[in-house]
Amino acid sequence: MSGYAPSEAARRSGFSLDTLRYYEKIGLLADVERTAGGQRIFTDEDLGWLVLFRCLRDTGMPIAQMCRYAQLARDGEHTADERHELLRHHAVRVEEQMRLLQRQYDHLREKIRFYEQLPGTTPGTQAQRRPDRRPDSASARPPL
Amino acid sequence: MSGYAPSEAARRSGFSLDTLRYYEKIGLLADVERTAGGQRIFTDEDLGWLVLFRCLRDTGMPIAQMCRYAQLARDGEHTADERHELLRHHAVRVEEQMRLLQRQYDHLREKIRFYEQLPGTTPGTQAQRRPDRRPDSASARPPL
DNA sequence: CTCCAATCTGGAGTGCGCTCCAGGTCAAGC
DNA sequence: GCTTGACCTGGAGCGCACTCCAGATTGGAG
Repeated sequence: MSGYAPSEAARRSGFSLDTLRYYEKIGLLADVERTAGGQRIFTDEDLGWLVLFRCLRDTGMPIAQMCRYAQLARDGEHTADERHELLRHHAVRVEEQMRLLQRQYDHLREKIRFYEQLPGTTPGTQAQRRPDRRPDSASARPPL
Repeated sequence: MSGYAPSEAARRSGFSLDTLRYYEKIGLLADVERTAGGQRIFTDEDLGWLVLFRCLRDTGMPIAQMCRYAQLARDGEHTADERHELLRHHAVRVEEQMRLLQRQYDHLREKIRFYEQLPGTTPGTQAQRRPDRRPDSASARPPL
């Protein structure tokens, strides 16, 4: 139901066992339950946090900032505004990141197009191979 | 015209002086010209490479792979196929990266919406503040 | 009860991509 | 010629986010 062994939590969250322990050690994940013998038991709530952490990590939030968010959440409902602000600020960064990625992706495709339009060697034997400038005309002077 | 001092190359490429030196040291940038006294002179061609490196770095290509690409380009025109393949493969990674980023961005917006729909404290004095579960209902159980 | 895979701890180590430093050299302006 | 700011080198150091390790413990299956 709502108690997962470390290996199960790792499987479900996609984080490694070591990373789960690490997240607890630095206080990102707090108050993880234990058996009498000291072994961790992850709840659905913990899993919920891990899903959030995955979202934030995948979008490039530094761990220190996630810690801050988690601490605020633990501090109670009166920090909702600050948490909201933190997420909104992060979203702006992510939007910039997406725009940059798209721009550079377009750039990359442009370069790939250059290779495609080239008289490739792939289709059978090749004609005359003209001696090229040293570093590669494709890279030194990209088309456009 | 086509000879830039290190500081100028740094300014134009957006890389730091140290990074330019580092890129040369590891062989990413090769055959950079020098004055009689040993100071670097970057050409337009070098700048072209730097623009490419920026594109590849921004899209997450590891430096080792960029080195490989640069070496292939230096090896001559007969490596065009391999370079093409390398870029195409990288583009696939980038597409995955973009999809993931979009997915997690949507997730993030979802979470922000949660805060927006909340009876915020911002608009003037707040009504009853019901005691919340410890970790924050917004994070522990995200809406959706 | 026995076994063994899973888990525990504290702390050291890793990989990446720079970044900084000391101690010297170069070169353009006055 | 002198000053001064930009530049040089080799090498050490850094920040991040893990990842690995040794040696001990736990706990479910048979």
